[in-house]
Amino acid sequence: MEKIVKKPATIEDVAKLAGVSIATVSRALHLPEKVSESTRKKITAAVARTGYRANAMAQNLRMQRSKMVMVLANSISDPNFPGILTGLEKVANQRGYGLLIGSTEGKAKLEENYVRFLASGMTDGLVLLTGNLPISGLSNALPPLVSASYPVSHSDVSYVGVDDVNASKLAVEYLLSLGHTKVAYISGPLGDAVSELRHQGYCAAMANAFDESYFWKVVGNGSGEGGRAAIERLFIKDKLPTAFFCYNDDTAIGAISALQSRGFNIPSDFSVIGFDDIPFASNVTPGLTTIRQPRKQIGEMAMNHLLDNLPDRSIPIESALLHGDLIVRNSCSTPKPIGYE
Amino acid sequence: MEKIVKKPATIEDVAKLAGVSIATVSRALHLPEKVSESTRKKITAAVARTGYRANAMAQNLRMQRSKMVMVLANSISDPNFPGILTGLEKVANQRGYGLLIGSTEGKAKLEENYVRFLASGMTDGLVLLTGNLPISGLSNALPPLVSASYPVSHSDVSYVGVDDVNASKLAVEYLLSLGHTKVAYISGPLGDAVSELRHQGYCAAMANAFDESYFWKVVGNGSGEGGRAAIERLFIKDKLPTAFFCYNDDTAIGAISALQSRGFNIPSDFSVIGFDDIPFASNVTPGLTTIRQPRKQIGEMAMNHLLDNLPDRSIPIESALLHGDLIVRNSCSTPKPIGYE
DNA sequence: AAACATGATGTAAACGTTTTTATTAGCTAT
DNA sequence: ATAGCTAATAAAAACGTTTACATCATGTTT
Repeated sequence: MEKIVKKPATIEDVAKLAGVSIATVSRALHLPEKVSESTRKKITAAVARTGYRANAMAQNLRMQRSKMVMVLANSISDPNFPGILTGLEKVANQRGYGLLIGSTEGKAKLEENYVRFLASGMTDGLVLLTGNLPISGLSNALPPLVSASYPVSHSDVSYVGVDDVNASKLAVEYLLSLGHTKVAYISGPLGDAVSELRHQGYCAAMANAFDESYFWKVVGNGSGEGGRAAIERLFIKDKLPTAFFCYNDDTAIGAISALQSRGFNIPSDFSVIGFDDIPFASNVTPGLTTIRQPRKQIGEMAMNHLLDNLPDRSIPIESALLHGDLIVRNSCSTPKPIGYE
Repeated sequence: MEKIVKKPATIEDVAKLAGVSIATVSRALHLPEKVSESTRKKITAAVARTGYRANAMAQNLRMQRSKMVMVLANSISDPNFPGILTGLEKVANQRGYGLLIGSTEGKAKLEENYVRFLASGMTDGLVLLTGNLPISGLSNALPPLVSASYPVSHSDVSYVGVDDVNASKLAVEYLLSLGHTKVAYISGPLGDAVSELRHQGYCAAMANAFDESYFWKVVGNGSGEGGRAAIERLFIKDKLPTAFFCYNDDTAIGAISALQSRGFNIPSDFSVIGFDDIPFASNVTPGLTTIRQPRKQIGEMAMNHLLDNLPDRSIPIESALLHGDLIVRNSCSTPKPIGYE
């Protein structure tokens, strides 16, 4: 049995069949009003008969673009990634762009590969979810870019993400409104920009109610294990807070698990609030009270901002901070009356 | 302040600077042994001075390939997706390919967009995670493809995924080994091919121990809500199983939650086992006993199979069924002694 | 009736590569 | 000395488009 690989029809095949020049075919396809009714018909017929589909690579070369955008993330398994990607993907598709994804896993070598890809002109734009500009000699060859979800520090690039400070403030204010006075912040990794912002929100909320002597920070690392470890370290001291505002949901879930292991009940013994509203926040026991990141919306806005400004290859620096909603579930309650411990 | 957009250097710039023809530059870059030591040096110097990077689009057009692969999924939020994607991405990157992602959300219109993309020659290959060949007039214009994770029924395409039948058998055998005799299967959506396979595994395990009158199937829909609803429906009858083998972890988590709401303890009152080992399976209470899908490995194998066979644009039909490990956590135990209910 | 605008089409250049083919110079073998 | 071989390079074709420019009727203005 022969393997028949019939080559796809080219614009020339169509032109020949319709008895016109390739220029006319191209015009009939892109500027139909510039071509007479009769030839237009001949051409559409020829297109149908040949099954012609324009070769995207030839178009891209000629038009000096690629209709592709790369999204570079640290990890595909980041619980925020699918939601943001969904938003990015939706508008990219809508607007006729393809979405290339790259995951650096924090490794310089992998990052280098992607930078090479970017510098080769295969992408019209870049969405950075890593929080860092690629460190590379080729960084001047990068396409226009926008950062999302994790801000790029010390650098002039547009950013769209949740308003970490105000959303954190909202979370802490909620704890305060329940009557808590001893509220601790379990941070993310030291030096993490987002953790810093969320800490700022925490401080802002606390400052409205107390003086600085009430502020309380425990360091975590952004993972469930980090949350767990933070709790363990805390129990060495004799003073304990009654509520925890955690850097993210993973941390919160780890903290809850550590507290439960020690025999405490959440929320009656301790209140814990997270940040992100990852998909599983509603499936843990107790349901996690948290701040919702508008992931899909972040993705949509970032992609729109990027694509809006691609034609002139320059992205005006405009950051959008989106509101994060408080999602109340069952991991927070009023503090235990004093003396009941 | 002027906006200086200096165009990237082309091969011609390099050639001029080195005082050779563009052909020689191209050779120096790809077949260095074919070019004399002295000119090679001149050329490398010129490349460095100009910052030349080959234009990928021109290369691709000339070489009639794109060095890109598309992965088409139903939903980016599928809990199995990130793991598979991680594997796909890893080998694609390793082997110099870019990864385009597309999510159909089950909508024909979106799928059509992607098929257009594929048919335009922008991709050298396709990894199908949808379980269906795209329904489209252009389907003959699709690039070589491989399916993964969800088999494509009634069609000759290579498939790599977990061995659903045997892995399910393993799960059910584990329940039987604990002493259960009344084991029910909570299925996925009716007609779902994977659900069917997992049911087969269930039946195979049961058949070794009992006759068919012991077989027990409750229909779910693959979601947590489906698992919950299945339990509720079950409680209308007077007969109950002591253990549940669930189509997937989402279903299992829903089922557990419904049982807990009714005041039952898992695993002492009922044992529940899932399938997939999604990232949160270890974070629910009790920790979910389940079958692990080797997601990353599935992705790696699928991509390798695809890329291995791209040069001749034909994919030999070879399916790989990977072993799924039993992950024992805390959602299963021996059944309650009779009379203790 | 000459000049000119208009509309439809064709011609050819351009996008930036790779690769086939041709050209040259320097050797080797006769 | 001449034919033939080799190594190194150059020239040119090809990949499949889009688009600036040229051409040529046809109809309109003077």
